[in-house]
Amino acid sequence: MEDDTRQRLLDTAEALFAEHGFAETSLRAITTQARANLAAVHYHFGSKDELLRAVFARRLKVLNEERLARLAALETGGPVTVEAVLTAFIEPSLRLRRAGGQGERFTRLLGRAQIEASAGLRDFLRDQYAPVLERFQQTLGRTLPQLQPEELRWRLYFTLGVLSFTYAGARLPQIPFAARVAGDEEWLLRQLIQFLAVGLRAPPLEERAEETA
Amino acid sequence: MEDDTRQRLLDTAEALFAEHGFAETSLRAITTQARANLAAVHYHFGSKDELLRAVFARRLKVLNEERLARLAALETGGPVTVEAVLTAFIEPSLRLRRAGGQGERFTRLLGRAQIEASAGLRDFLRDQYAPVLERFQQTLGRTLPQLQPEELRWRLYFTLGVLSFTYAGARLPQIPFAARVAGDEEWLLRQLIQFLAVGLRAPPLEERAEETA
DNA sequence: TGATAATTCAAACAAACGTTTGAAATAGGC
DNA sequence: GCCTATTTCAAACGTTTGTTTGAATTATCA
Repeated sequence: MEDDTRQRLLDTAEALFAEHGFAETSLRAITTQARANLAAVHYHFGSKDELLRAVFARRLKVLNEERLARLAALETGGPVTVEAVLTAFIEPSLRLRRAGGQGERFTRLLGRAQIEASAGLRDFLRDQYAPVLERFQQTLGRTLPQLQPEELRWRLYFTLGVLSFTYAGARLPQIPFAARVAGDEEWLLRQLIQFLAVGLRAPPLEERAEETA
Repeated sequence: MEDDTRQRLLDTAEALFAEHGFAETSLRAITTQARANLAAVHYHFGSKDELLRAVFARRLKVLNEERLARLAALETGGPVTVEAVLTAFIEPSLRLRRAGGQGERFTRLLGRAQIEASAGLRDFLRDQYAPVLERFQQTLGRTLPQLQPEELRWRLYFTLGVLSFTYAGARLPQIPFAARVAGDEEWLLRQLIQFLAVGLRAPPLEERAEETA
């Protein structure tokens, strides 16, 4: 039992933030469930905001490093397909879900954050995401040279929308979400790739390509 | 100036909820900006939760009715294309943005709600959305008979993910969102349709591997 | 105009919030 | 063993929250 309290606080905060949102989760709820004292949050992290940032930092660092590593490995080989780039981006995060309860909770939180993040957290997430997105955009631009940069950016935007929505686990009447996805990430990954790859590869709208058939 | 206070409260709540989220917006912030008394919310609506539901109900009713009307009009004609179905679903909401400030704020709130809605609001939204989604799913299923129902449901799920993300106006480093989209809904609509239609039409995946326990 | 209903208002409520404090308990090095 | 630094703890802090109250004001209509 050395630094155990810190880890328990991170795990519990991750779970509760993902489930109920940041503002709706009180420090008392976190410390109670983590079997820690209320003041422990301020002792170990300084404030509620910094606790949230710590939750993100802990996982985003390894997640984005793995994404960049996969992309780099990809580019040492021959020509790069859209599917391969998508897989390099998606699979590391999807594997977090497969890994079990804690990782899945984080992906839920991550999906939520893309939409409901406050101004302060947004800057933090932007700093974490910017280099990764930029690299993927470069690589995709080379694979899809027929797209204007702005058009490519928007399709990348739609792609992240699908991922955020799916990770957040947004409930829709038609889809018994948890039942379907739990334990079947392989199938979900293939569905995601199939849907997104053809979207990214769709003929450009802008008036530059009239010879495509 | 009879029912004016009620309308001002709805408008202001819509704007603030969309901008900062439900929990982060206090009734005092709403009533101050709406130039109303704090108790006016409880007089006109009963509680903060019911105020939020009233904000949704006011617009969702006409929005979903228009969607269903367009879909019905579509089916009186000949064979239905994926693009036409998507347009019937998207354009009514996108026109809300074009209509001006208030409508655009609502679409932001709507996009947010799909992800961060609490259990109570989720039931409310499900009741509002269920019949519409079911109808669109039926029509799309007839247009895309090669898809298994489950596969179609998931592609519809991805589609709503793109829309929610875009409506919420999720900020990404690469995209100066407000600058591009404001006043250019026509272009955004075409980009959305282009991206989503090919995704929905993508060839189905082969039979998936056996279940995992 | 006068009675009645609808609406607004200032003030207060208890509860929950994030944060701070200072003392008690524990751990590690010598 | 003692000394020191780290960690935990109960208690309280001042705000802010949604909600309630009862009187004052305004509108409605015979």
